[in-house]
Amino acid sequence: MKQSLENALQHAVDQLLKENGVEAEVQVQLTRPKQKQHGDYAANVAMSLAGRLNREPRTVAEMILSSVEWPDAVEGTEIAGPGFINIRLKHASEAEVIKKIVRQGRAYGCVELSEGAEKVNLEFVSANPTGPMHVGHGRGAVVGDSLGRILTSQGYSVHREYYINDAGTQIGVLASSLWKRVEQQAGIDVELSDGEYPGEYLVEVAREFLEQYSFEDLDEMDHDREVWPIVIDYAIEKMMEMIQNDLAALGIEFDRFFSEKTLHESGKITDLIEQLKTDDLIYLGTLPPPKGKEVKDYNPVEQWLFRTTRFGDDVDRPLAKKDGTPTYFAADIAYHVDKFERGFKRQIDIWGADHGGYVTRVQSAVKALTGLEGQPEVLLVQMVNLTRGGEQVKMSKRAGTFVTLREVVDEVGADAVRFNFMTRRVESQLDFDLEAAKQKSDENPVYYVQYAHARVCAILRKAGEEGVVAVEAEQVNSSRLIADEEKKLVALMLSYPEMLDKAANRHEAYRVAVYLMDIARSLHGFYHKHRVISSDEELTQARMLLVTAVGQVIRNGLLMLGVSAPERM
RNA sequence: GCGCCUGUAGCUCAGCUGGAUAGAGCAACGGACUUCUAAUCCGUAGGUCGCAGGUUCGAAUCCUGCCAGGCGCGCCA
Repeated sequence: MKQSLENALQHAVDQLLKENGVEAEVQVQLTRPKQKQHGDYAANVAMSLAGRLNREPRTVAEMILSSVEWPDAVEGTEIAGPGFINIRLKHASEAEVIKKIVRQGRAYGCVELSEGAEKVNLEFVSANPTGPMHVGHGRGAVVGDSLGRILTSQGYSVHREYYINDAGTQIGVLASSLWKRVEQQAGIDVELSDGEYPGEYLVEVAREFLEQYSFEDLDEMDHDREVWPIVIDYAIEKMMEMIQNDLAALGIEFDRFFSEKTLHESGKITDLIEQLKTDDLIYLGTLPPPKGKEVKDYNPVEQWLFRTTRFGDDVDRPLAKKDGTPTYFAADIAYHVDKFERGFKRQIDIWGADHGGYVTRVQSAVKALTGLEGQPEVLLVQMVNLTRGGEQVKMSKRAGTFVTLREVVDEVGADAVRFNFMTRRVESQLDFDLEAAKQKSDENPVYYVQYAHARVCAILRKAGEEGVVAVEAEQVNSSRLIADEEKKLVALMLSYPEMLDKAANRHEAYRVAVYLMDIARSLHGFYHKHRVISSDEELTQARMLLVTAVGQVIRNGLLMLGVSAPERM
């Protein structure tokens, strides 16, 4: 509908421009006015054209309107305010959408996956396999998963990936932490050193480890060459198992877990560095001391530096550490190039805000190596502030007062966690209150929306009990739906596909949550003002179809967020 | 010092590729359950859109400067 109106207007505008010898292309864009007295759609072209045509905006509007050939659904138009063109539609034609929604069901709002669908690589979570995930990871996980669902619904071919940082120093720390826990259980008196992982979870893992391996056997083996690899592999496997379980508790799955270690082992990183040398993209140099903080032990060291400054970065970045092993950055470049080689020209990475300083560097490197501009597209998810009844939940890894994501999910439920994490833009920090998330009240948007869905189901159940049989959707006279609350619902349902499209293109998954709160509110308002089941059979049928459609849209939206849609509450 | 994010009602936030009278929820106050679910609804009240300039027919929205908070700034990931 919106499209056909835009086309009609565009045609008239093009003509007007041609007649007046204006070369420029002006794009017509319709918006839905906030005020209903401003019609169903509004266009501001006349005002933006006024300057070029050197005439009053309202005059321009008249000129445009005189030559538009509107589709049948248009009831009338008017020029209002400073020069808006307001379009009013015949209501019947709008309300017809409820038939389409019921007919399409789950597919309403979705774009079909076509053969040539654009491949998108969506990387998210990628939490280090050194311990349980915290709530911050959870937010990234939920945002990523929902964005994946939304992109898929809009016709993208989405590949979900988790990058396992299973190489590097922190893995060594993990392994030594685990080994000490093993030794402790074998009766040896050792203490964890500073910086090692003190969490209880490793005690449990150590216990399981000793069920599988005999400490005496291991003690006789060469520690560095034989035991160490066993401990490392075991630790990583167990950590990933735990992480995957925690993700599963939120209903999140991946297509692939990509191991950083394989990049090292396959020689991809050394190949990459050789390649960069021949391309003269790296050089031996020294970095200036870091800014902004006192560094006492700064020693300038000559190392391989990537010329990221050529591609927009502030300083060149090291690819190898002092001991010659590749930096995390080097591996990450290889990873992103690997994605590119696997055919992903479009990559989305979801990172915590604390990695913000890393974005330009990776994009610069990717640009240098693949020519892709602005890839990967990075979403920085801001921190989560965990509170309980308004009180800050103090967390310290060292003191062991660390609240894990799993604990939160177990306490408040996956639906509440997911929905609440989706109610804010990723740029804004999120306060998450454990008490509020458990409350079954207005404070908790998830129940508000789910209740609207359950309410629709209750109405339809009741109709069944009273022997009201829904007729074929096509037989329903939707033009009976003329109350303000009904028009509002119709308008919202009509905008659902537009909203999803926007959410996908701008990577703004929270829009779905905001939309759902909006349509739930309208449903509740409608419910209190009007009765669906009445003695007016024709109206009863129309309203039953209306609420059926609302229920469908709510279900579809909740599905995008991975939140359940209960039929009873 | 530099970079990124944020600043809108008492609180938490929408609105930000410029549009008409800046919207919700919570909290406050007043109402609505013999009715299809009150986990709900209706009403009242609440605003220098951080501050100051600029751009223009029009700025919460774009630009510049400043203020405040968060995150980050060596071969950690």
